[in-house]
Amino acid sequence: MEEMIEYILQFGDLNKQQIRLISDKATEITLSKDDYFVEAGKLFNEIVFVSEGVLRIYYYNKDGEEITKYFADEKHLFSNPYKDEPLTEYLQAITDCKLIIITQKNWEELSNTILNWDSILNKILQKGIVEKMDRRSSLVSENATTRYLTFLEKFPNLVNHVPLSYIASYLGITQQSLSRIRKNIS
Amino acid sequence: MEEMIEYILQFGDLNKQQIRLISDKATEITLSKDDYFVEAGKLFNEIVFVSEGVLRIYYYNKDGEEITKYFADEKHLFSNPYKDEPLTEYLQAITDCKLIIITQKNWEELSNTILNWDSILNKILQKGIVEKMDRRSSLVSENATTRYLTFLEKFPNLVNHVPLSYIASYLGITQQSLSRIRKNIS
DNA sequence: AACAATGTTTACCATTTGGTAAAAAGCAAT
DNA sequence: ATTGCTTTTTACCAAATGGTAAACATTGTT
Repeated sequence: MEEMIEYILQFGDLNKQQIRLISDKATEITLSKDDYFVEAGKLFNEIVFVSEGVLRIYYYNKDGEEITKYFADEKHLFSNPYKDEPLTEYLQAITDCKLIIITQKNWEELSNTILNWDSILNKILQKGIVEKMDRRSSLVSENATTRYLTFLEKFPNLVNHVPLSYIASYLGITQQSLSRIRKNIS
Repeated sequence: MEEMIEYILQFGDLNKQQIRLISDKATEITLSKDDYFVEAGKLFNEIVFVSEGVLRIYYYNKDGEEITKYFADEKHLFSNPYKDEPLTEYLQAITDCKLIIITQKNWEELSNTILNWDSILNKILQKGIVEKMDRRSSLVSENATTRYLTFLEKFPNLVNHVPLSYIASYLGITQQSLSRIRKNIS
């Protein structure tokens, strides 16, 4: 929980009382490897802070292949901009995870009580989403080897913990190609 | 101006007085084809509504190539999440454009006067950025022909107005490849 | 009309990536 | 240790894309 508060404080000031309130409104849950946090078709309107572990967000393309859209690793806060539409993606723990959750309802209470809560949260979410976009952008204009090297820089702790196929689909290549690339690099 | 108001009203209610206030705080500017709206290195902290025409947002990669990151076409409202950092991208009109601008200062005044202005704006910007991300995501996992067809669907009116090279770099391929793809399609 | 400048297409071959299949390696359970 | 299951690597060839250069088309200027 402290980690989340610390993370939030980077984006705006909060006094002790406010911090306490946020802690009260947040719940900690654990997920085992391969558990789903939310599945496609369900609503997802919580705020999630990844305290430990890594989630992946993936969907199925028209050929039925799993496409990993991105990874949410530790110290990462995110939510769903389309709170009232069913998800089209799966959020799955790919390692054991500790998540801190603030429900929509509690979120609204915080919003009414803490003056700049909305502003802080918007900064965080906007930043997160822009980072994801930038990362995704760079995936389009580079070749697969460069993309993999960039991935390694961004997620140095992931490569040994997640299946090759997740990374391959994230990079937009087959796992055979990724295996070949790995070989050429070393 | 009416177009912008109409667009904003999709995301929240405003009374006549509020609409009038927004109109007062917004300025209309025109750009000729190939003019720059903002260049890399400058600050960009306005809110922009593309009333007529198309902008492209591009940057230079490590090989000095222009990479078109996305296109902002008509009826599109956007801003810069990193208001206090110099831009790394160029925003260029690729057709004659009419833009409606709200400066940072005026934006803050609106924020103080119109209660749900922040909330409305956040909805719009969040939605815009998520759309861009989704579009970009699909660019990673599909082959170049599919990507081009998707581009045609998303921007049907662009294809005849912008250089091939812009589209090619947006799709992450060379212009020769795009030319070949065009030939194969027809 | 002639010219230059720019944008687009084509051609050639090299390189990268995909698709299929098999082999090898890793892992869990017994 | 053996078995069965999953993941990763390799190999082979096909297909897609890149790189270079030239031809062709378009546009604007004089």
